[in-house]
Amino acid sequence: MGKDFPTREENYSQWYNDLVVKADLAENSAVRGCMVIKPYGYAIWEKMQSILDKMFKDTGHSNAYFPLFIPKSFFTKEASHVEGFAKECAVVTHYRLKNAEDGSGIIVDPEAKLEEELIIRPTSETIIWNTYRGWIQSYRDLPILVNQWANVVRWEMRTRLFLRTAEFLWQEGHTAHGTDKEAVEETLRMLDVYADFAEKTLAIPVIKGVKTANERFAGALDTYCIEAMMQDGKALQAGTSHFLGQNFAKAFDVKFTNREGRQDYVWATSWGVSTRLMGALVMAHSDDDGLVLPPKLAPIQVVIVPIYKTDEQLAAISAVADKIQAELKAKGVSVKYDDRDTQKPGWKFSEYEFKGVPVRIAIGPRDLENGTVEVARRDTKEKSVMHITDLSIKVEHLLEQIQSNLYNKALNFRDTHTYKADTYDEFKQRLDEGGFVMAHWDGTTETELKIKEETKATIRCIPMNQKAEEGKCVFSGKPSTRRVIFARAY
RNA sequence: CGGGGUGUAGCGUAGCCCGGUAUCGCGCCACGUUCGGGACGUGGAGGUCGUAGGUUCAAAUCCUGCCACCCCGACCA
Repeated sequence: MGKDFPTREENYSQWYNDLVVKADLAENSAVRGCMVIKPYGYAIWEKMQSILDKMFKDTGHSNAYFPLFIPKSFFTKEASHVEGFAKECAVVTHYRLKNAEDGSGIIVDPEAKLEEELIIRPTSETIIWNTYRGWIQSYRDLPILVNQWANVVRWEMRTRLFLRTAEFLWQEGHTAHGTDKEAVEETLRMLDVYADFAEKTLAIPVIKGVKTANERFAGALDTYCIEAMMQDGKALQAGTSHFLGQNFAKAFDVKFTNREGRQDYVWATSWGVSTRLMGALVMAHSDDDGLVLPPKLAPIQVVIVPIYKTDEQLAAISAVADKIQAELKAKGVSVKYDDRDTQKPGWKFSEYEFKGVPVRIAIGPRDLENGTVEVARRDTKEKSVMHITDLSIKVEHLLEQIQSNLYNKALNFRDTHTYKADTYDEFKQRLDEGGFVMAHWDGTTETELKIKEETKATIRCIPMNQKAEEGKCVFSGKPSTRRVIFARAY
């Protein structure tokens, strides 16, 4: 493991893929485009889930669950929504198999055709808004703040582990409100939750912004997003929050009586992040020696490796290791003491390094004599000898340092790969180098599409919290009032 | 779905042009020596050569169909 592993320089895309497979995060399954998430990878996803879930609940949301199947007629009620997803839907048409009469095996029973086809959800707005119709009569029933953790299916042409798979896991929040103001506030609140999660937990800096009309979610009035930069300079959309206006309420006839006694359509939002965040995590921090995990998401935060020749030595080392382990666990640190005698220390060092364990503690006979341990951190590869007095406090601080170091490193990378471009030549050159290019844009979809066609770059977002600036569109030369972010994206 | 390529042990491969006992490395198993950065030696196990058919005394190798996967385009969290 770890041998014959390409560097990022050699082949970034293969580096990513090999890393995901060799670090035991996930592998391709027998089903085209669908992955198996392995225990180590799933443990990271579970940590993401539990942290996000708490953030959702702290902002007033509750979890619920809606069906995997959506009747075709529901799906087609919101015109732009269908148009956006139609090309990638898996459809259930039959409900029974039978033995072929010629004995050739099991076939779909043609007698068992469904009256109405069922779409396997690519997202749940339609089934949920059809349900909400029955839940909402009065302003007293609002808001509805619901989230669901689920799997969805989008029949993608080309897939990549975590970044784009035909089936993926995600959460989708679907909220209903009495006013547009309240719905917009909710949309922005959840965008902040995502940004906060990305920066504090994933240690990935993100840019909050709004999508252009062309990049907007099918059925939304506005799509807000957080955009992150990967180590090859490409952009990755890490989360989206949509203001859906009254589109779905109108499509599913969800009305309520407001305080003034008048009927009105309900205002909606939806927001989601997916297992794609796993891909972002890998691509943002890892290096040519394997995975690098931020401590807040590492399934194992500290690994203890004994170095010994005899059983007596192992026993003495284990006594020290057990004490250290107990102290760390008392502080909520997840520790693994790897005293397997089937692998050698050097092998274990490489193994845990490859799997991104933030801190490694090695204890050998020398340490026993001196009352020390060797502490190695994964992010910088630095090793130091520490006295075991107050070791758990030192390690706790070290984990915090690693978490913030990863964030700062990623932030520095993004800043040094973000450029302003004022001419089209400069613009194209910067894109080829990789990174975000801040440029003026005339605001038309036409220009956006032409730039995409010529450069493969898209407008990642129109950043929020950015001051207005007069300028000329980098493509058309027409006047513009602010810069937007262009990049090639995943 | 267009254009190109590849299927040989768990993984990576040689052999194919020019038909005749299937190669090597990693991994795996056993034993011994090792153990502070992926140890070494000796022995061993593991194969319907993607699949179905054809040509032939004989097919991994030649021919045809099918299937799967990879790369390049259009689509995307």
